[in-house]
Amino acid sequence: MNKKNKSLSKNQKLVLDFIQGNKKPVKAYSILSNVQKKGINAPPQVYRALDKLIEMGKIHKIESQNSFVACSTSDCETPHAIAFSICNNCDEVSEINDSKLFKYLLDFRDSNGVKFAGYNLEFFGICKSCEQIQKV
Amino acid sequence: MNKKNKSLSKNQKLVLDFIQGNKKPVKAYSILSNVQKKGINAPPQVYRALDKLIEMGKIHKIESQNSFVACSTSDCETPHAIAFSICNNCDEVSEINDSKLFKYLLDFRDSNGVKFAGYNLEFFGICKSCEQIQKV
DNA sequence: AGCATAGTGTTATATTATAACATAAAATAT
DNA sequence: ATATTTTATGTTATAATATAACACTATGCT
Ligand SMILES: [Zn+2]
Ligand SMILES: [Zn+2]
Ligand SMILES: [Zn+2]
Ligand SMILES: [Zn+2]
Repeated sequence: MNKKNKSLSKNQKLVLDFIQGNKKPVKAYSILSNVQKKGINAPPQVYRALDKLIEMGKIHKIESQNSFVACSTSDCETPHAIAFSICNNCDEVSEINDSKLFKYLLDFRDSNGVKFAGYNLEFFGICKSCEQIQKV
Repeated sequence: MNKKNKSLSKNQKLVLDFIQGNKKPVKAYSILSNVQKKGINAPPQVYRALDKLIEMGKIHKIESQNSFVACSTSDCETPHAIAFSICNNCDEVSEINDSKLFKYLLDFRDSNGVKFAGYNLEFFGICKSCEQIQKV
């Protein structure tokens, strides 16, 4: 069976549900405190679920924020080749889905000619709605 | 005076010296323990110096590793538009200096037409020397 | 049934980073 | 040259993020 279709364990479901219920990325300990009523008690249970969900491409980690966000393209084909835009004003994060960009980066070779297996790209700027507000 | 040429404070010099003395990225608490004989006592002193050095473009933070590395192009013009290659085998990190890539990314616009002020890009793969070793 | 793999629950602890406050040094302006 | 502002320092305590280690349970496979 395809890794993508593997069914989720109880803790994995709980954690994924919470992450998917949030528009913005969430922190591990925020996840923990929100799933405690549902039977998850301690950090390792959350971090284990996070690790697996990342492997499956269901969620991504925003490295610059130590936070976690649901994959917006259902399950990323390549969980280690991802790009985000991050608003410096409101911390909103959105996943960039641009095949031209993906191809450019996956084809990129460094000065030694090394081609990479994956990448993590985080763009920073002001999101459209924050821009609007500032103009007013 | 240009921000780039601002002279460094005592703690900033100590921290920068240590980072520049290492080929691989170093962790904040490793910096701390190595500069303690030289008069820095506590984490905030290290983190403050790190913050300033990042602002100045003298060092960069490797977000996926919570580690810090000296800028390899002396002082980055744009400390918030940086790219690295990271070896999944030996954790070696090297700064990518590719003007075509930089231009591509700084000119990139998302699906809303938003152009970004900066980015952080981390490529993952196997470095050339690790590749060699595996072949033998 | 027997075995291997993956998931759980738990305690303790390691690692990374910041808050808060008092003081000192430096740069800038009058 | 001195008052003012800005930047840096030193210190203690604590917050926030993440993992080690170990005992146990559930699931899937042969
Ligand atoms: Zn995705
Ligand atoms: Zn915004
Ligand atoms: Zn640089
Ligand atoms: Zn390597």
